[in-house]
Amino acid sequence: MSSPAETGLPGRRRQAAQNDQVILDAAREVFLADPKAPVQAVAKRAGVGISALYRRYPGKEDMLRRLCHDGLRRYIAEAEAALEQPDAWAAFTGFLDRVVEADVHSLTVHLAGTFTPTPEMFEDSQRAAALARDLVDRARRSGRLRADAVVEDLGLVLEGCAAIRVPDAGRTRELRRRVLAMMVESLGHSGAPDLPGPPPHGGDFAWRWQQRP
Amino acid sequence: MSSPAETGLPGRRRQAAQNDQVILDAAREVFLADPKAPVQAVAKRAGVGISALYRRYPGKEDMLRRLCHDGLRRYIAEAEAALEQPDAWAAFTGFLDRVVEADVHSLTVHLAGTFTPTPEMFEDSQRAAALARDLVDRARRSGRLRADAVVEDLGLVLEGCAAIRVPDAGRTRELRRRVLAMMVESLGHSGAPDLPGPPPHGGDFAWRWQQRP
DNA sequence: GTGGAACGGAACGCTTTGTTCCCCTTCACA
DNA sequence: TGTGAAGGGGAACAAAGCGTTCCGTTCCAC
Repeated sequence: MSSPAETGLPGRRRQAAQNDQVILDAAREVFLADPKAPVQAVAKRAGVGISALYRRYPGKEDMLRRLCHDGLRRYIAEAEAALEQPDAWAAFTGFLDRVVEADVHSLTVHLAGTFTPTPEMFEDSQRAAALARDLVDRARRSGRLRADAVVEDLGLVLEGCAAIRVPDAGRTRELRRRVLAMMVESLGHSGAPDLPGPPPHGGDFAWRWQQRP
Repeated sequence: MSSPAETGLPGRRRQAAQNDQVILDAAREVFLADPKAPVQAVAKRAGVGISALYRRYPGKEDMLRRLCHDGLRRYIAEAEAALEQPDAWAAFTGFLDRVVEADVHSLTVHLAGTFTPTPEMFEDSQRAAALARDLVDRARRSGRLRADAVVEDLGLVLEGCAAIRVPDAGRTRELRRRVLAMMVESLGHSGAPDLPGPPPHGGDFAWRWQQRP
């Protein structure tokens, strides 16, 4: 994480490298709380001037893109790590735990649409979807996941968890864990009557990755 | 619903009375989709000019107040109706169904904070909380609600459902029903292990009703 | 001592938005 | 049929918010 900041760069350079991380963290916090937040807010949160931001990113949109792509990569990494685990159900729930914990969903989804995505991001989003499918398929084959659950239910669960937000970050995490536990319990309730309505399908969420007018 | 618009008012007055409702509906739809939407958007959605809005409300804030208060009253009405029902569990789940269906939570909660609430609204919000407590207490005493659920879990459930939103309104309803079914299933799973973390308490959500800086 | 990288923050111009205002249409009533 | 007022459309206005630029300053490597 902090590898570039730790290199033995001398004085001024070193400070700048540290600022890279400080600014990135501040941007994540600010845009997580409000995707439409002004650039000023990021600078204030990071404790730097606006110049420090514009020295690193050509514009606001690039900052958002970077943040969103980072989140997407994190999602992919967590999914890949989960697929290593032999226990399919533990992999499934553990993946959800970590994604919710890291608040990745807000980053990738609520920020998407506020900028034009790069082709690479589009590819990554498809890769993420494929990995999620694997996770769900494995969990279903293990018999622990209820039969009428579909991949896109992941989107519903993550969306529901991301919606929980109170001023205190720690409390937010706790409450989200509680909500996630409810949903996972239901998802693992294999003997239960079918969930209502037509299950979600990919098209229900595709609009997020399209540019808004 | 349309009682004021149906009175035998003559020509012009009758049209105006109908517009009252059209504008209110448009405002609800628009501000539900985006609480920060401009007044213009409401006028366009209603198919009227801006004058038609400002003839009825002194300003934007009054419009939002009206909408929010309407939602709060709807919440109270649904809770009171549910308490009439003898079956405590059916009352509880039916209440959730109807509140989610009507998207009352977005109205009362996401709009709160964008204006200074009236004393009457504050009283109503307390009354709403008391009714919700009754509903939950009754459901718990009936033995159908899991023991470790608290009143404030209602807030989590409603928040999670309100977060589900896709462009098509009908589809949104279906997906919300699905998410609600998951959460209710877990809430009714009285034999399950305890939900994680300290349960939510009133203070976690009180900030919504305070003015933002 | 000096050149330049890093930076802070005021200033600028553009967009958005709430509100006002002028003028037109419609209709009850004389 | 003439008329006055209510209802309404939408351009115009002023204020606020925002992304971006730019200029002066600080600090370090050499």
